[in-house]
Amino acid sequence: MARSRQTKQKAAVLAAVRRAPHHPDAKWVYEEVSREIPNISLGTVYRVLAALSAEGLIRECRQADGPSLYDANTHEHLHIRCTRCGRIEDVPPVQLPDELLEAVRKASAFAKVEEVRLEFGGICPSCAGIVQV
Amino acid sequence: MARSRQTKQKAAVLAAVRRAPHHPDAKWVYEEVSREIPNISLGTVYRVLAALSAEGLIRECRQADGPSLYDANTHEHLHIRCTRCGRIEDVPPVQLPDELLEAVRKASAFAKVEEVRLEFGGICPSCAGIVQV
DNA sequence: TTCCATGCAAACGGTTTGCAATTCT
DNA sequence: AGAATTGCAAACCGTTTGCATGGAA
Repeated sequence: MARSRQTKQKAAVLAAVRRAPHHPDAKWVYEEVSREIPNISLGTVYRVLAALSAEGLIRECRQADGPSLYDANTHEHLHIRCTRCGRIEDVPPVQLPDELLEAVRKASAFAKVEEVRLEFGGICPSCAGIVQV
Repeated sequence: MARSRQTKQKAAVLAAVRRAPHHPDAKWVYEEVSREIPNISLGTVYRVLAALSAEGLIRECRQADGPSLYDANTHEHLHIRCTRCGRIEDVPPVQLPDELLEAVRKASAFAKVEEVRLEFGGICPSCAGIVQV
């Protein structure tokens, strides 16, 4: 059933995501890993990131605008996104009241609400400090 | 200060979005309007959709995967998305408890939580009826 | 007559993929 | 040996843009 192999690319990508100062995108990871493995390709970075996500070692945060960001924090948590620079920061999970979900289920024709996607937005400290509106 | 002009393309695009059975994407609108205005271009559809959004006549729902969907419902509301077919349906807005937002603000370094992005997922009735897991 | 809107096609950004060569196991 | 993984480059998809033409005001 085709075991996944251990390669230096995979190790380097995982290490890069883990040491990233913020949730990095594929390009950042690529540039970072390139210093170690100069001829690694972007395609490989994407494939490895997908593999690591599938194995549950990292999480992919797909964004409506801009590239996917990768998150080495595998604990349950939510995200707050800077509306200026797009940076994403972790926040602890919150529990939505059950009656709220029940209201949504009733209002829709859907039999069950299986997913709740909750994300926050604001201005991150560094954007707030540097730019004025 | 450069008024926006009235064109048949604009009228046709707005009408198409309004009569769409589900929140349509640009391609659907393009195909629909093409029956009326055979030589309309996809680029124009995108430009008109953007203009209508800016004027507040429709809303654009950017999606992390898949194309933007356009929504003729300008009342405040939320969305539930079918995890199978990607269709989006409207649900009434819900109010998150203030103390929940306050908790998020405190947990993050952000000074203010300005946006709350809340979206639900499930299996839509027609997918539920046709496919079994 | 002005200048915004259109059609066309090329470019874009992020991501995926086909293929032959490589490298784990 | 054999299969998974890599590097490379081309393709992909949704969307945007530059430019010359057309049409609303």
